[in-house]
Amino acid sequence: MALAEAILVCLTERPMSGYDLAKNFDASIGFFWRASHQQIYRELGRLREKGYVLSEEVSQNGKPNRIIHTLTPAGKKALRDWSTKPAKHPSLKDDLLVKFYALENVDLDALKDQMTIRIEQHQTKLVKYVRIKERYYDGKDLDLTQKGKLIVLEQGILQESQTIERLEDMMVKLGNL
Amino acid sequence: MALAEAILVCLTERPMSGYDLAKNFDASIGFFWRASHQQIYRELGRLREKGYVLSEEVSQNGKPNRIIHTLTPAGKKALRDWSTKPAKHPSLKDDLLVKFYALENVDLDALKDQMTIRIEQHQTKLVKYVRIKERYYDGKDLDLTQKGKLIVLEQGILQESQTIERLEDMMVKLGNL
DNA sequence: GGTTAATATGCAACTATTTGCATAGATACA
DNA sequence: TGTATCTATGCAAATAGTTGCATATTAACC
Repeated sequence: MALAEAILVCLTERPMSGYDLAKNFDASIGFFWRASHQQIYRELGRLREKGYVLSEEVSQNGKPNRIIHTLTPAGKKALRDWSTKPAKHPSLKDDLLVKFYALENVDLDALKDQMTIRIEQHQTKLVKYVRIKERYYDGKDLDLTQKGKLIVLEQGILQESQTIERLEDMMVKLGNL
Repeated sequence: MALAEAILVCLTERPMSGYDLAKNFDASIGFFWRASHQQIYRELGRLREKGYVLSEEVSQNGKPNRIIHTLTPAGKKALRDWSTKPAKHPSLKDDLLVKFYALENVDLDALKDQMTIRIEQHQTKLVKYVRIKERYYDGKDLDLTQKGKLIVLEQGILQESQTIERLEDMMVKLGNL
């Protein structure tokens, strides 16, 4: 499982609370690894038990206490070990494409609506990625870690625009049936 | 869940055994919905209980008996109902991209090897898709269902070649760090 | 003669993910 | 004054997916 590792990767940047991690999983790293806060809190418990993170409670006035998780040397080692193991190919599961496989048994108008929504979702993502690139990476001096993130960000931008093009092409074909 | 629906979609083509379905999930529909035979047999049991498929045992000499599953009218209706419901955006989970997010804590040579393997996997897929297109779709008269499959197949071919290009670009960037 | 692959089905255990619920103070808005 | 949102954590149940095992016959290959 790589949820554990995705969390460790986040913590290489800085110590964080579960809440911070959940927000990260909605933003940066969440672009290719999504996880709910419930999953993250549970996984943090496991990582603590293994000694990969150190968890310390910090009191705040007014707000509930935060528990800040710090990557330990053992955690860093686990991360490097994991990085050498073969990556699984991502499991594709797409409802929308399955629906194309039985066009005669499907509601075509509903399918078109779903395609429109899907295109909009990718456009939203694309805009988000471009903004992040402009704000945090363009014209800056970058260290190794930042360069890695930029590589992924740029591939994400390309991927999203290409996906939008393909989906629009499918829409046209669906309209011409 | 759409495993159930993916099975129903397969059965719109023709009645099949669990074994046939498992093979289909390794080939055509499996390009965007993967499932193991264990999962399929379990799901078939549920579909039978719901009355969405009719299961009949057929004896064969020599080989073990097959159980042929046929889509019922209720199953067909369930499929159409499902088709009108919003499609979820596919959940992205990619180890390989996560590894780029902590380049300083990762084994770079191992990462390059994994990139190479990933590129080869996509090339294999691309070749498979192109062959299927040539063999079963090029220059043929197609009905509505076949046209739907062709649309997905063509988008798959484009997707794979674009993915290969993006991965190769990432490899170059990784080499120039 | 022995090994491997293909055909054909399925249970059981484990791991992962999703969904619903629960708590509780602070702040902002209408 | 009520509603909504943000901060911050987590349990429990249900659903989904993976991995390991189990059985049994045929056919091809070395």
